[in-house]
Formats: sequence, C-alpha cells, structure tokens
Amino acid sequence: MPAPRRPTDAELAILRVLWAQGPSTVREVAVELGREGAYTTVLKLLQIMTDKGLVRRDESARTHVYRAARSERATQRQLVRDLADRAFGGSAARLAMQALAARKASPAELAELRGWLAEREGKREEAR
Amino acid sequence: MPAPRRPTDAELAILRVLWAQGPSTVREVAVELGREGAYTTVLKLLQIMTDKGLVRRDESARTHVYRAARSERATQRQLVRDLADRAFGGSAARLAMQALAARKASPAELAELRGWLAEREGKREEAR
DNA sequence: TCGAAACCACGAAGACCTTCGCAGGCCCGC
DNA sequence: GCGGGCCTGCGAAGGTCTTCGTGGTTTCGA
Repeated sequence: MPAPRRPTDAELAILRVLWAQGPSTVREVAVELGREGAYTTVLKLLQIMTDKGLVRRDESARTHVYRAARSERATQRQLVRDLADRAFGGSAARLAMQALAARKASPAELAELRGWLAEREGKREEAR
Repeated sequence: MPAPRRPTDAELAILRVLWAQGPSTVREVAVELGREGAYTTVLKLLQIMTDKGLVRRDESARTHVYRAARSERATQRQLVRDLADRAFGGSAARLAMQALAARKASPAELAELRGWLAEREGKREEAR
C-alpha cells in the first residue's frame, strides 16, 4: 500500500459507525448516520472506500457487509500524526497541550492522563 | 464571521510561514515554501485566503503584504477541536493521549506537560 | 407466478482545491 | 524614452469529494 491517504470527513463518519457497530450493511450504516434517505450516497462512499482500502467488503451474501480495514486507534494515530505535522511542527506534545486547553477534560480523563504520564516517568527512571 | 471553515493543507502551509515570519509578501512566502517557481499559485492561494478571511492584505504599497488573520494558537485550537469531534467523540483528553502515544515527545516537552497538568491540579485544589 | 421491495453498479452533476498560463500595469536602469 | 522585470488579476484545467438518479437484478410474500 502506497501510503493511505487521510480519510475524508464523510469517510470518517462512516468509519466511526463501523468501529462502533462492527461489520455492517449499507443500510445499517445509513440508518445509524440518520441518512436512510441517502442510501445510494452511503453505498457509493462505501464502494469508494473499498477501492481505497479503507474498508473491506464481504460479498458472500447478497447484501454485502462492510468492516473497517484499520482499527480506530491506528486511524486516530495517523490523523494525530498528520495534524501534528501540518500544524504543530511535528510536536505531539504541543498538540496534546493545545487539545487540553481547547476543550475541558473530565476529571476522570485528567486522572487517566496523569497516570499515563506517571507510568512513562517510571520507565524513564528505570532506564537510568 | 459565520464559522470559519477549516484551512486546507495548502492554506495551512502558507499560514505557518506567515506566523513564523510575520507579515510577508507573496514572494517571501513563495521563497520560504521553496516554491518560488510557482509564484502565481501562491498568489492565487493568498487571494482566495483573503476572500475567506484567513489572511488580511495591506495594499497600501504596490507590493501587497499579507498577514494571518487569526493567531497560530487560535487556529491550532480550532483544528484540534475539529479533530476531536470528528475522530475522538469530542474528547480532547483521548486525543491528547493518542498524540503522546503516536509520537515520542522530548523530555523537555514531557516536563512541560507535567507542569501544565500539575498547575491545573493546583487550581482544582484551590477551588475546593 | 408476479409485482413490490431491496439491493448493487454506474455515471454524472456540482462544489471545492490546487495549479498554472496569460494579460495588463508599474517601475527602474540604461 | 523604453525595454525588461516584477507585480496583480483573471480564468481555465484537472483533480478530488459528495451527492443523487437511473437501471438492472434478486428476493420474497400474496
């Protein structure tokens, strides 16, 4: 694969449904998106995404079933890296700080983040 | 302003030059981008960005001077919020953690981040 | 069996992005 | 004064993204 292009907005919306619901038919995706009326639009997008390798299609049944080709985490990491490069001089840490400044995080999330940092700190200590 | 659309890749590249160098002419931007040969492309982009309100143009001299309309931080926050909504269910904290996992941060950056978190912790303590 | 419903493929339309060539105006050095 | 160089505006070409209509096929129930 020659460097997977970053998913577009519409593609990402579909991927989110697939990640949340698991393998789904066109109709299931359309319903979840609240776009049941635009069935063929969703279908076309899924066809394009299949060509791009963003999703895989199971054609064994008459009604095809689609699933995301890459995991949510892997895609998130790609998007984050991309944004870091385009707008933060490649620095993920600066991106992280702007993220926390841009939007309030719940106490639970902050605690998780602190824990994550503490663990990393521990590893650095070990390495000495 | 009716919600400024997210800058495209080419626009962001130009904005980065303007943030780094301050108000600049088309040529200065083109040179910094290493695209002096594509002068009119840069010019066109700046004209479009002026129409969109992404940059402001000083036409008092024959050679126009452009400057970013919004600060780097404000734009970064917008982009981060956008990405959080599109790919992280709106959670900035999860975005931040993925960012740190996706790309190594320098010790200095990690220290800064820890300090930032500690400060926030302090504020929460005060608030009690 | 037959018609409606559901499904897929395809193509085209319209919007945006990016690129670049060309034309016209201004300014400076010779 | 004039030619070359630099500047801007304009428009069009080519690509991608998103939307949707049409048409053909399969399936299922009355």
